[in-house]
Amino acid sequence: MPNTDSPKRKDYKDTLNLPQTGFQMKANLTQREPEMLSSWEKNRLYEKMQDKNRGNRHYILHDGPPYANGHIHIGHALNKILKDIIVKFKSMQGFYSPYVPGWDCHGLPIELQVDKNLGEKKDKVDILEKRRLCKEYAGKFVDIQREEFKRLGVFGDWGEPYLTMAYSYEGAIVREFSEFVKRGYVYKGKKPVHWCPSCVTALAEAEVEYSDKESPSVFVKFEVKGEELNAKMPGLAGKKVFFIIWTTTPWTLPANLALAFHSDLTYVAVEINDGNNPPSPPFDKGGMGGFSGEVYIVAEGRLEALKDRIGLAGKVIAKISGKDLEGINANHPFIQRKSKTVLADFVSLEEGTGIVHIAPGHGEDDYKVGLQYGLDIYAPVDDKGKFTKAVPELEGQFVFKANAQIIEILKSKNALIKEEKITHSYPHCWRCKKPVIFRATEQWFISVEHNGLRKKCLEEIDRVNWVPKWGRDRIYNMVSGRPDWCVSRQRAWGVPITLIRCDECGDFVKDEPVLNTIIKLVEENGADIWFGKKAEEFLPEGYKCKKCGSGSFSKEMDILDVWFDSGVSHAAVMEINPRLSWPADMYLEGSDQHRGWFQSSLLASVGTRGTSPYRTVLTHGFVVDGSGKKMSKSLGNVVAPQEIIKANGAEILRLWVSAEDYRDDIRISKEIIDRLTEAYRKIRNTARFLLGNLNDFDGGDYGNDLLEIDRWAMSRLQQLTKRITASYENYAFHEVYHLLHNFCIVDMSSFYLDILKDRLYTFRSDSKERRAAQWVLQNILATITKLMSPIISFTAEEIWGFIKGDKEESVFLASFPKTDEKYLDDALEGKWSRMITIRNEVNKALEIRRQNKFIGNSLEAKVILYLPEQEFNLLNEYRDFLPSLFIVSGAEIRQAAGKVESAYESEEVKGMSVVVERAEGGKCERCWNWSPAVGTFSDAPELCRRCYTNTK
RNA sequence: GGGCCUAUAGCUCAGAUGGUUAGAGCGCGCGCCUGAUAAGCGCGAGGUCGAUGGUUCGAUUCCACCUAGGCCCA
Repeated sequence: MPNTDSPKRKDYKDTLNLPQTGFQMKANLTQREPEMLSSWEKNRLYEKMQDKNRGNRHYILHDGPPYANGHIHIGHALNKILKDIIVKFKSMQGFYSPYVPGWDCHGLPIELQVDKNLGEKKDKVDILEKRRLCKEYAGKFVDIQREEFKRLGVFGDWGEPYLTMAYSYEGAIVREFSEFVKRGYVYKGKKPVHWCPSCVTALAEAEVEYSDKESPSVFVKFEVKGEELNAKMPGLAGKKVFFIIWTTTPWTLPANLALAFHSDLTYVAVEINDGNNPPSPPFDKGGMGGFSGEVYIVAEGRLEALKDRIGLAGKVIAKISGKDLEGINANHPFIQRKSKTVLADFVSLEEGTGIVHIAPGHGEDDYKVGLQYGLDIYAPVDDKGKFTKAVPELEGQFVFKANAQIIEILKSKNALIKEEKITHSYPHCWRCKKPVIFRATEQWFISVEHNGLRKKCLEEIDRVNWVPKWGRDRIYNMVSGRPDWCVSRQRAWGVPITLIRCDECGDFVKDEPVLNTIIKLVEENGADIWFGKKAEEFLPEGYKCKKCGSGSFSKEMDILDVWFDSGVSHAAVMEINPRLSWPADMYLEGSDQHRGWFQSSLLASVGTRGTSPYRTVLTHGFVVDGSGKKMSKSLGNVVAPQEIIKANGAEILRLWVSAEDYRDDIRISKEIIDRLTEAYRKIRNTARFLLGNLNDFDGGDYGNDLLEIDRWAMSRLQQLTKRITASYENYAFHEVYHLLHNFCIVDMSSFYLDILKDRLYTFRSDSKERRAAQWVLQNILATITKLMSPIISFTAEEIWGFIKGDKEESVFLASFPKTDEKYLDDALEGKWSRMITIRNEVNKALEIRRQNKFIGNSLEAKVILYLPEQEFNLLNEYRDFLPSLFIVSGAEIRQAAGKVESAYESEEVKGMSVVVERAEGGKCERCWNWSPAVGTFSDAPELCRRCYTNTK
């Protein structure tokens, strides 16, 4: 045996063609990524990608604007990376696919933050100054987020994004709103909002905080004529019948216009008959069943609870289904007015009587029911929370104080069954900490019924491609049931509702020339101009109201809902920006946007253009923690993208985005990131091995010199290309990830490349066989680099830089690979798949002998395969190749004929068995194969015949 | 409470118009190699397919209900 320590050994190593590359095994992403980013920027790569495809078919992915407040979180990263993957893929396919990112800049959260920063001064600064501060604040976060997005490797027009606070954009908002006005969609109506009577202002949900409050809790009788009910509930004629309701806001009773029932509940009429204890008026405060002889209607399911609560006791004399109670008139307990009976889904058996008092001007549910039944949105309460003259007996009283008097009135009318106090969670104003009320105020609306808008939207929804499919059902149901769009906000930071009102008759100026003048002024000067000029300055000299002839006007001072801002981006950006076109091929946002941007954009576009602004809408789920729980500060399970970038690099984040099936919620955890980091290394190392073995490739075309295994590899590569392309096209990026990863591991690393090492290392460097292998490797490398580039862009570009020969300056300027049908060979793959099965069985046999210490390296072995006819015939074609296939020094095949002594019997291949022996001869010091020829060459006794020839 | 959705090995994903021992890769365990070396190769162990009912000769796959979770409403 040759001495392994002899200097000869080293000499022979030098005669091998071992891999060599400057492409580092260690990715060092956190350092390399920023370098790559600046090199891309310096070389104007994004611009070159646009230039390359200009004039080609467009593929426009229109960016939904994130809110310009705070740093980006993991959900932003997910969203932007998904978009980037699509844009890069489409660009490499030759589509002209510019990506213009945007930001949503107006709105309450920014204004609140600015108020907070102003502290005491917030009520003193004038509106223009506050708007300036808001603009500055939003601008700051646009810059911060822009850098954070760029850091993810997302390509786009970062230097020219769209901002909803830009003059041109603000002008577009006004133009689009005016368009709605011109087309008659816009009306002024009433809607209840949170209102602070102390601060005299409307509050947004974000400005309301909940804390405990003590309120009266009253059970109230609404009389209904027995005759009204007799047809449905026989036996009630001639009796005194009442619906019983429960409320904790007696002050809303003057605004009661209806009583709501649930259509699926059963209601009972209870005749109070404990004549022994007739609770005599005046009212018994301790709680009582009621007045003997009277009949009370409540939900059957509340009967037991009400027995305890108000001592309701008596005989059930009739039953009725809630749905049959619709459309009856009850009497208001103390106002000369009818209260209609209606049906509503929110009625429940959790509290009260199963009958709900409805005041459409004082509650959200009440309001919706009111709209549905055409009730007045009635709220006889002023800005300061005092009753107006519409309720003469309470005029001027503050609502919470009026509770007591209302209770007295109820008592005096015999309309009260029970009164007590309860403590419950109630909304309070975050500024003054006092309880707020719900009060209908004048608001601007866009009608969804006008011009058949809702119907058209529903039709458009069916023309859009929703990915995943269920997105269609989700938005369809929402649009079907949504109320008119309330577009006004009583705030400072936003685009004003640029309408001018006649002081005399209250009519609004809708003259097109006037509207157009305003649009132009805003386009040129921004929305601030509305606040800096008087109403008259927007009107022609001597303008008179078209309706009443008055010459005195005021500006509307509400601002527009920010959803209107972003909803018109199709007009403000896609239509106007010369880089883009309309409609968009894709909108891509989280699933919450079915209610948000997808819907506001649809309404905004269908209302004025008649069609949807998008062809395909793709939604992704939300990022949750490793156990599927949502992230929250209180749970402490928030994962910040910045931290992953710092620890692992943006590339790992990108790989994570691709690996997860975003149609569901997507999880992130340390383990998930660890697994992906491993996967990343595998892909990287595969590329590194390919690069190392291509180090001396001459770039020639050796396509005609391929061995069969090389053709197999080429076929697998086409298969991979085909499948990955299909997966990208179906937006199934997790399939791309799995296909790529599996290809690297299964087809390449553990099979093809492992087998190829012998040829690459030991053959003459310029031999046809070795060059053929290199030619295949070159193909594989270039192809997989392009295939991976939309996802792991940094690494793909880094690999690209090491690839030799004629090539584009960036992988992103290369074309996405196309399947080369010439190399697709299903028959060949089928054959090789059977050979791989046999190889796996040989591996099992070798492993047994390895565990016994009979062999170590498989080259120490010779295998003898006993095979059934089919397998024998198959392998017989490859006799000389078998040692390479199994990576052993010798392989024989024989026809199976019964049991073979001391052989491994395959379960997988029936009738196959394998005998493992020591290889014959000695170990060649150069190629490590064992051969009887070793020792036969006097001038090189350490070598086998092949190495002897190859080194001559 | 309502609308939409999800639930397959520790992790990420496949899968079956309902039909033999439910797959892959990673991770894990055991080993080999030391010429992809903070790499590479081999073998192995891991799953009552969320729970319960129903339809069926047969369900993880279809239906119902439940549980857990997510988004949007209330």
